[in-house]
Amino acid sequence: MERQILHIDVNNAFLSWTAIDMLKKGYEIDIRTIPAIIGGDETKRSGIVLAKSTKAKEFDICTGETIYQARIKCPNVKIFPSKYSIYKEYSNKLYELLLNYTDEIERYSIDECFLDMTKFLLNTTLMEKAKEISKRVKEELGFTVNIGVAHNKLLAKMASDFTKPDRIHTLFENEIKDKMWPLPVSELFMLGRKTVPKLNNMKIRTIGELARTDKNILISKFGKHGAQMWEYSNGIDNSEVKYKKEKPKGIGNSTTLPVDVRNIEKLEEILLAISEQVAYRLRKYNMLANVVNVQLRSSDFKDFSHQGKLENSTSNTKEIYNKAKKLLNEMYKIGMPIRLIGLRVDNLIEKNEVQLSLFASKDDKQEKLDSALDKINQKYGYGSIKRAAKMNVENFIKLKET
DNA sequence: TCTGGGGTCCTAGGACCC
DNA sequence: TCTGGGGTCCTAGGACCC
Repeated sequence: MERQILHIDVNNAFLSWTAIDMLKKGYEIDIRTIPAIIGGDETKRSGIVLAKSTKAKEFDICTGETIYQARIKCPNVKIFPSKYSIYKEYSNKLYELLLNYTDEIERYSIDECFLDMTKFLLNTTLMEKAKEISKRVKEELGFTVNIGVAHNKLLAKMASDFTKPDRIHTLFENEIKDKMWPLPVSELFMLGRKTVPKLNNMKIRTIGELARTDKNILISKFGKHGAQMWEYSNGIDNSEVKYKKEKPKGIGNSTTLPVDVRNIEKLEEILLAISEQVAYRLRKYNMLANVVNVQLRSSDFKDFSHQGKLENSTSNTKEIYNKAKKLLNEMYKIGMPIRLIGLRVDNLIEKNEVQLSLFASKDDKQEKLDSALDKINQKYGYGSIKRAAKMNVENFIKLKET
């Protein structure tokens, strides 16, 4: 049976949601109507464009580039900080509205959903449902979406990306040739900045040219990825809409430091703060981790990572930190200027999968300490401990400079 | 490049075992 | 030792997504 899939993509999500929030709070200008961006903090060396208004796009400002670049392209561009809690709130409102149409919704990201409408169409068409959703989101929530209408996820996602904003596009099998094949290969989902030049070198420039390339040649050059890109270029995708909430496979946090750090004691201090944050998140999921991974980025933007297995799965801050500290010391070469440090845990299992006997012998001091720290986090807000440690580092740096 | 932070999945090579 | 072949597990690094 043919599946009926919608892909919903919020137009300029972070910027639109910020605009609505500001209007609500009495701000007079709708920042969607002026050249505006949502950006990181340049003083913290995270000054990149996270979202742009349509007007900012007219100046050729792109997501991901530096705010510095954006300002060169448009000197009067207005810059607003990013506020995740607001995005989460609007994302949830959208999800609640969409639940009126199907309960098979995959939240692909904070601003994108896939809907499997196969069982929920009754006497109407997929297109009519798309129109109704678009209208209701605009009227009830105050922002616009693009909707892709198709028979699989890949084609729905490609369709929602066509022209923006506030548009509905179909991409059925018989439309692939006209609507998708003329596009440059860079537009195909999962073809990024490394693969596109390789394809161009093979004289493959459009999605159509990719679709007509021998699949086996692509497999010999790109392995599994080659098979996937061939299938995608031909509109083939059998993946399911994953509407059941999935447990995370790994949890990590990382931070770009306000200045390069060359002092391992300082790195350890930050790592402890990050360990606390990651372990806290792990405990909130009621999960345990078996693998710890430390990531470093040097000032010249080279990434390094070391990982190691723990003897027993844990969510204990100190156990995770001790392992992380070992990995850091293995990896860090004296004098290396570090720009970013991160920690992630992998091989997660649910806590109740572990036999109780494993806990019985355990010293519960650490668990008590963790739960005390969790309370601090709950009271003063998520990440408060990490912020304290980072402030410590900033003060340290100031002291050094004077 | 004045270049974030959170993820998932894949691959190549080494260790180890039979 | 002039050392096979297949399988599994592990690690480091990379590609891609939003």
